[in-house]
Amino acid sequence: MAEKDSSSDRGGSKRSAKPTINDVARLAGVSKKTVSRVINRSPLLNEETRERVEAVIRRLGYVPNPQARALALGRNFLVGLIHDNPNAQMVLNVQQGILEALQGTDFEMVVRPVDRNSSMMLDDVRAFLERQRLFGVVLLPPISEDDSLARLCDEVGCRYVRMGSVQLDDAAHMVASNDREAVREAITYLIQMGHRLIGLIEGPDGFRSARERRLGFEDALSTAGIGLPRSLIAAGNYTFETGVSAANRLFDLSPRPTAIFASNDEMAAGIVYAARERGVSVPDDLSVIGFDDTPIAAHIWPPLTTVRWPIVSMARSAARKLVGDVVDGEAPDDQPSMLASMLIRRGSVAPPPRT
Amino acid sequence: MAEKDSSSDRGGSKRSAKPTINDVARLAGVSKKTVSRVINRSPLLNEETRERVEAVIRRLGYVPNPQARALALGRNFLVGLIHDNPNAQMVLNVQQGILEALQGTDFEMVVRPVDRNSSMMLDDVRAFLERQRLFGVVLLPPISEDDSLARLCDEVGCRYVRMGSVQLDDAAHMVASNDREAVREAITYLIQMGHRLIGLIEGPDGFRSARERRLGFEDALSTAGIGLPRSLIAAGNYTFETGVSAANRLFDLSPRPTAIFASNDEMAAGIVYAARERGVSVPDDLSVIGFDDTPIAAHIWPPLTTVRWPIVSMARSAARKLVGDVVDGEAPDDQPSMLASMLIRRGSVAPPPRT
DNA sequence: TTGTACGCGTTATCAT
DNA sequence: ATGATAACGCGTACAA
Repeated sequence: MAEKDSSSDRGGSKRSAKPTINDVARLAGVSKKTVSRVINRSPLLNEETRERVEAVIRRLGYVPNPQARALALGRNFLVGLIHDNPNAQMVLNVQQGILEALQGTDFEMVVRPVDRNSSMMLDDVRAFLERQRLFGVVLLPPISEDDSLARLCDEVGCRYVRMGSVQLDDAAHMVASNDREAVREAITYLIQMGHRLIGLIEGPDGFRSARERRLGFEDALSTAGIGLPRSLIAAGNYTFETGVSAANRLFDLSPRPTAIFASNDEMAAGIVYAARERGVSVPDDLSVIGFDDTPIAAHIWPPLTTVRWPIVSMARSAARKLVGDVVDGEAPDDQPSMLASMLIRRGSVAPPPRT
Repeated sequence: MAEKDSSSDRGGSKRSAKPTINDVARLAGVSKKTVSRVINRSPLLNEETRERVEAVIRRLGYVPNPQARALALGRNFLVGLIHDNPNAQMVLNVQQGILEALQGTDFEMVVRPVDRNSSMMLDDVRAFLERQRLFGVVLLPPISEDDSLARLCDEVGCRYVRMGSVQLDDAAHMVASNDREAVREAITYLIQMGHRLIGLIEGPDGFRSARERRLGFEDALSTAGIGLPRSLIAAGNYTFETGVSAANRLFDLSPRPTAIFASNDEMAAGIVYAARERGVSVPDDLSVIGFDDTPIAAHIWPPLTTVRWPIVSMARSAARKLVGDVVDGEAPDDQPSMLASMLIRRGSVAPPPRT
């Protein structure tokens, strides 16, 4: 069925048949190459010729065929998003940022989830990149923290920008946030409210973001001269469920912490949920601070005080670093490589209960 | 800067230089076309030759170049997801479903948001489709409900599958859920619990899903012989905020409804939030049912009783309809066109308060 | 500053 | 059942 079919309409019906570069060249009375130069904004080109060609292009409504360009250039006009299924909202926000950056360009976004626990991960990505010949990729945490992935991109000649919670590459290849500093401020706020017994629900082992946020937490405490018993730190893995169970572990402590910081909002929502189950009132008995400012933060009761992670801006910046120099001649580091987080105060924090 | 660069490594370094169809042909002692036939599973082909060629393909690790195929075929190996920013979780679930279906195939997914309020929407999509020459697209509600969009796909020769809450195309081009029936069951459950004064928060005008869900609501009530005063129906647009304000409007009624059904979970979460603000206890004073079963439903307190919308399965099915016949010879309607929703009972429903 | 001729890797036509 | 040859539309040496 693959041999005789497809008679549909290659050459096209009546007015169909998109104009090609040849049509433009012919009507403009120049050669293909000249048209090509116009398309690719070659600097060495007579202004007059350019305008003439551009006029014809407009008149014909000509647009270069991406498939042909891809073949000739050995590179596609696609920006890839490679991620390992971190939380849903984050992936979506990143997509939004990338799409904003690609808006109005000839680039499209292709999404590629991978499995960081698979031993084939690197091979998969390599096959993907070599086959699709993407223009560039945006790497999301946690896999963005893997240096071998970045090297792989280099090897196969694919541009890349990594996103993360700490600068682990040069400005052209990295967009980071200042998680550590942001968390320090959040915890300092808690301390200023009078809290002394503050619990932490950590992110998963091996996540750089988890580490940075814990460091910020510890910084604030030690700056204030507050000790941090190991028992006040509970493990989590960024899911709602681990937030619930970690919170319950913390609730069993005596004395019980008067405030808990969770390394992300999902877990913070888990704390609030667990508190409800146990009859612990937030914020009267317990203050809670999350991280990310995903929609759920404002949609639960009480609305969560949290650190807003500028993920959309980060992604937008990352994508612009990728395509900026071809769409508007920007250098890859004209775009910021560090976006600041900020504390959003809502209803889940209050002074500690009086004893 | 576009003229003299790119000397990087076209032909490639040492072992680089991916094998092409020519290499395979030469080493197998056949012509390009024969190799091409093997790749495309042409039926008319000597079994012996096929095996010989396949052996060489495996030995070389040859994989056809998608860019070249795209140019020759006039069609890309990309499946598009066209949507108009409905809720975030939904888009993500759809992506997951599509990616599951594309897993292991040569297809990739490209995401394309559009603006249904723009007068340019159709033109934008047309330009996109004509330029990228996608293999096919999945259309999400609400724009999937727009027949002119479907016609457009036909015109430009792009396969499509529409997703929605009601069958508005033939089985090969549609994957639907049974929202109306599902809502009827949910409301019937409420009635069986003893509720008589049941409020509805509607989805936005013009959304087919909103209409179907309202019809299911009305069906259940009229079947039970319960009247539905207009005042018990509040408008919403699927956002948390409209859920809050609609709930407040319903709360002002006297007598106050003992239960409210919201056309999606976001608005249902808004009801719960508003109830908390007003000191109305859920489920003791008020029962709430949502629709979708997005993560927030299980993450707020009390956890929401809701209708689980099988969006991931729907998307998977849609994508399989698109690519099935080329990857495993399935007919487009070997995949189900109707997926059933089901009621998930959690903690937001109880018998009405006794007066 | 512009044009000629050819290559990119695959599929389609039409013969054999 | 298989092969020679011409598209597909664009970019690039290299020449002019």
